[in-house]
Amino acid sequence: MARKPGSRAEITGPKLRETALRLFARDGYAAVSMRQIAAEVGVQAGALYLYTADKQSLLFDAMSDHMEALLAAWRAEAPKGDARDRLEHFARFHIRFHAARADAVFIAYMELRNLTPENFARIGALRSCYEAELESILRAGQDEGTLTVPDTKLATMALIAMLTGVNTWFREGGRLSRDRVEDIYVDMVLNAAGARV
Amino acid sequence: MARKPGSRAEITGPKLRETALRLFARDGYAAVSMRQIAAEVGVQAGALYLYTADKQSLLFDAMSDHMEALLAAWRAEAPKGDARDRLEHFARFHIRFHAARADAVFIAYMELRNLTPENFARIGALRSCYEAELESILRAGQDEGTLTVPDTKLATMALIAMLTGVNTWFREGGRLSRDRVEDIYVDMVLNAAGARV
DNA sequence: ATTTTCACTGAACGCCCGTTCAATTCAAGC
DNA sequence: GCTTGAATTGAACGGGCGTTCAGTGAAAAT
Repeated sequence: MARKPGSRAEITGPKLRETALRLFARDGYAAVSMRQIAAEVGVQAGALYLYTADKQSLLFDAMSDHMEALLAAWRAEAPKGDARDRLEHFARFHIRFHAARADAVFIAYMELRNLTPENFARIGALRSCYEAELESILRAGQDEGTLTVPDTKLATMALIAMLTGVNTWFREGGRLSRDRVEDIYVDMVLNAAGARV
Repeated sequence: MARKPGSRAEITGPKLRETALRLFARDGYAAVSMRQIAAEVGVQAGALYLYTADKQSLLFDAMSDHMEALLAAWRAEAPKGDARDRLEHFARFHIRFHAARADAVFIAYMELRNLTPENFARIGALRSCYEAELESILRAGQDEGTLTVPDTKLATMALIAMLTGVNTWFREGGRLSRDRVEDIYVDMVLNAAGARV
């Protein structure tokens, strides 16, 4: 993958981040060396440091960008209506968004351990924001009487775990289309949250 | 943690496996060196190879033992009755068993990547056996009419993800007792599986 | 045509890795 | 007290790690 002599490699920050994301997702942060990333980009290892402070930043930026994008995308959809509808909307959004970014999702869940304590706290804060979005729907549903959950905090964790779990087995082109998977999960989510039929 | 001069360290296979399990869970397989494990056991690195073939075996044995114990424990409980009761039993068993072995569970979910392909397939087979236990309950419930799930395969994945998610946040001595958490999750699981009220 | 700029190389730094094995140490059997 | 044999050490092997930086060479500016 060495670049042709006589031409610049023209590596860029974005390309480096994409490559690192892909390799981290495939082999794990600890198992991927800066030399491997560099080879994949078509450059020597030392050149990477023109585009990133260090290896840790590659991981943190990937996770941070993903979580920020997740929050921004959800807020942009800004669902209206009663809590039952908003919950359905959330479930469909979550499955759709996560299915489209399997690599980033995988990293965001598996590589938390490899963040420095400070970076870990930052990612944790972003995740809490996202969870708070779901919890506010459940609380609203409780108040309205459209949803009945035994404990909004636990229901939040339970539903997110259930929805995120889709990423461990869903593959485009499998037995069920993504739309069909959405429908099935919406059904289970609404039932779990005690939506009135 | 060096052993006292003049006395044998008396390390044993079980003690080594326990230490490796603890360190792998805390820091990750890739981040733990054989020298660290040896130091924790109170021995030089070379001595570990009297008790394990290699580092990979420490990981595989930990995961394999955990999955075998999980299957054996579930089969020993051998619940009778209708599918609704068996599903409740399964949910309580899953939460209880997993809460008691947080380290092993964490490894079994996070370190699959670090298994050789052959070992990965073996662990995958054990996991499939466990999932099949839940799926057979859901199918029975569907046949009996005591449960209503849109798709037994997806419901299996969804419920296991939901139940296993408990391990990411549950800590003994927190806001809710384990029994209370069990009750709440049973409620959500039964609702998600369309149990008749 | 010359100078300047700067992306990039390639070698080096110090360190840690999993694993092996000859040498040593020590408890037990005689 | 001596021999035996197993448990353990400690050094070594070959290799890879993240990161730094003086030097290089091609493009851009003059």
